[in-house]
Amino acid sequence: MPELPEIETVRRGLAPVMEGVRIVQADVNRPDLRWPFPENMSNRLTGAKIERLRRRSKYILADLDTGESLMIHLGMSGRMLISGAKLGTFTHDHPPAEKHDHVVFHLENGARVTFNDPRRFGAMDLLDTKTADSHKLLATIGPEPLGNSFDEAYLADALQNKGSPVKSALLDQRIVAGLGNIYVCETLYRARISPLRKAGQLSKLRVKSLVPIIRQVLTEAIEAGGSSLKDFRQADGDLGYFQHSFDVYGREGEPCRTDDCANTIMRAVQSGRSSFYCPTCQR
DNA sequence: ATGGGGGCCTGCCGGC
DNA sequence: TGCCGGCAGGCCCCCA
Repeated sequence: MPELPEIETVRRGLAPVMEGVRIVQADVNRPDLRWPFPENMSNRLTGAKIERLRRRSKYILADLDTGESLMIHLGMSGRMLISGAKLGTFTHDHPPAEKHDHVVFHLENGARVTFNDPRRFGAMDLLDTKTADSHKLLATIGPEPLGNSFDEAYLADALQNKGSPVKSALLDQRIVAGLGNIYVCETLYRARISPLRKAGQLSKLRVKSLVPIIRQVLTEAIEAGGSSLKDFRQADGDLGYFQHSFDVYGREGEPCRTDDCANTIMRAVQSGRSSFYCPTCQR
């Protein structure tokens, strides 16, 4: 489900409730998600103060005052929902427990944060804060697309000589962090590049044009609170609304939004995933 | 060495 | 109404 804008939206929603706050109890309702939870996870979280919530790619990292960081991945269907906290002028009451509430954090400020994940593609792990970046799941991830080290020279170099379609290259987390199927489709439409085009065949100029477009799409999506299709909710339960701004994703057979283009949006399957694009505008 | 496909899970939707 | 196939925003791992 969630790509970088959705994870950033969740992080921003959780931060005011969790940062500087102690966990008084952690309910761990099953032994695993995608992988087994770390040893004694509940005990290692209980009593820990969350000093900072940060994001790396699609992972949320909660730095604790114990020297450990809790790493959270939402997989395809994961949610982190706040209850019992005053959010603005509104207090969310604690809802009854739901199916797939796998981990519940009880905070000293009376708030509760519930991790719910029907498909269980999510993950949690505890890692040494000092060496968190070298965790197996984080070590090979490429630069943050909204950070300084992601620039035109970097991307041109990374895509040079790539024989795979540009769609696959942009989905490859080693090249750039945090993009998923939706935002790659939207980026390629705005860049007027066909998802089927081999990455290494693109002119330097066209590759470079991708950098500001990627930044723009992600920034707009974050400002919109992410995209809500089936599963995604912000941490306060609200929907994101960037899905209303999709030009191509999920619009197979609908008219292309480019002025004077008479074509309709097509769907192609690339390495098992749907690519949506306009065959006229995207070359 | 890289690229593609399978698999992990559950839920939902459309068609028969 | 019910069953079945197909599909879903991610990503590791295996194989060629």
